[in-house]
Amino acid sequence: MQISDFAAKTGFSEDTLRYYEKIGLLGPILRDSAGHRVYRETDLIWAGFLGRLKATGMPILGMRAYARARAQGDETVPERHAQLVAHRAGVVARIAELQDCLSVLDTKIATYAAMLPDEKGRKNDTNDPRGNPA
Amino acid sequence: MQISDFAAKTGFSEDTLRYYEKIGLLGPILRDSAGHRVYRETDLIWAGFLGRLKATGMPILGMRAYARARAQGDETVPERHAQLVAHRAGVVARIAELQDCLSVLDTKIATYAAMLPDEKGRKNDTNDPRGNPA
DNA sequence: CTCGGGGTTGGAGCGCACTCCAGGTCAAGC
DNA sequence: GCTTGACCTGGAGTGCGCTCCAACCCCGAG
Repeated sequence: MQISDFAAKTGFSEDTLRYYEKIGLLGPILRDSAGHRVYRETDLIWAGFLGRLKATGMPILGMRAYARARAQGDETVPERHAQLVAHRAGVVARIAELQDCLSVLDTKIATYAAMLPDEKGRKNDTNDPRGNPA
Repeated sequence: MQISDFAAKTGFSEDTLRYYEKIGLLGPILRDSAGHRVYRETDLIWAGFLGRLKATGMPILGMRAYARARAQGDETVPERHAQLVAHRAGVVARIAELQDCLSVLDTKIATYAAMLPDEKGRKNDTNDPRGNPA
């Protein structure tokens, strides 16, 4: 699989993929005779997991640490386990924070909804939105 | 209240408070005879809400739009309502994404836990962690 | 009257995570 | 044989959100 396909499948841009490889998050990636990158299924799986780490807010330094440990083999399983457990706690805290904020948001939205001129309690009557209320 | 107190209460740094004022997120803030900022309770409330918007990932441009609308008074209530509703949807989606990632993380953690050398199934026996298994 | 400890400003600098670009190589199709 | 287009490299540039800084001001204590 060439880089364009891999980019399409992972959602990372080609530039980002090359950047990730350069900083040691991805790879080493195989090359064909022309020096072009050749991605495999296993790269796809790893990139997918990286995407999860990224989506949960792990900074690149953290991902690098994880990737480096992973490259060292099974001896680093305890280390990686600990890192993921710590990261998991952060994610749980983040979810809690967001839920907390969500309730604040909902309160505010309800306040505004109550202040809106007239569009409450009107579920049907969708025709003629600017219509005369009578 | 002077800026140092306000910074302590809001969790924003003094630099950030001045920056937010400069870009129109905060203020106008009263000044005393020496030109020093004087913050009020209402500023505290607004800053708290801004903190929620920030915590939920609203970019500064979004917060500016909201702040600008807010400064225009009640005519912009529909606009602000719509903005918050849209933002709320983003937050809900983000929470869902995080929860999704969390389950991936949990699977991985479980896999690693099963690979750990010997520290599973040992809830008691916390003394002598390096002890002889016999 | 001096000193110190707050505060003020405008503007430069920073860290992160990309993103873009110039200039080059290679393989296939016409 | 030439063009086209996807890829390569190293390095510069970008956008966001601060963060830091120099130079200055003002007030109160000693």
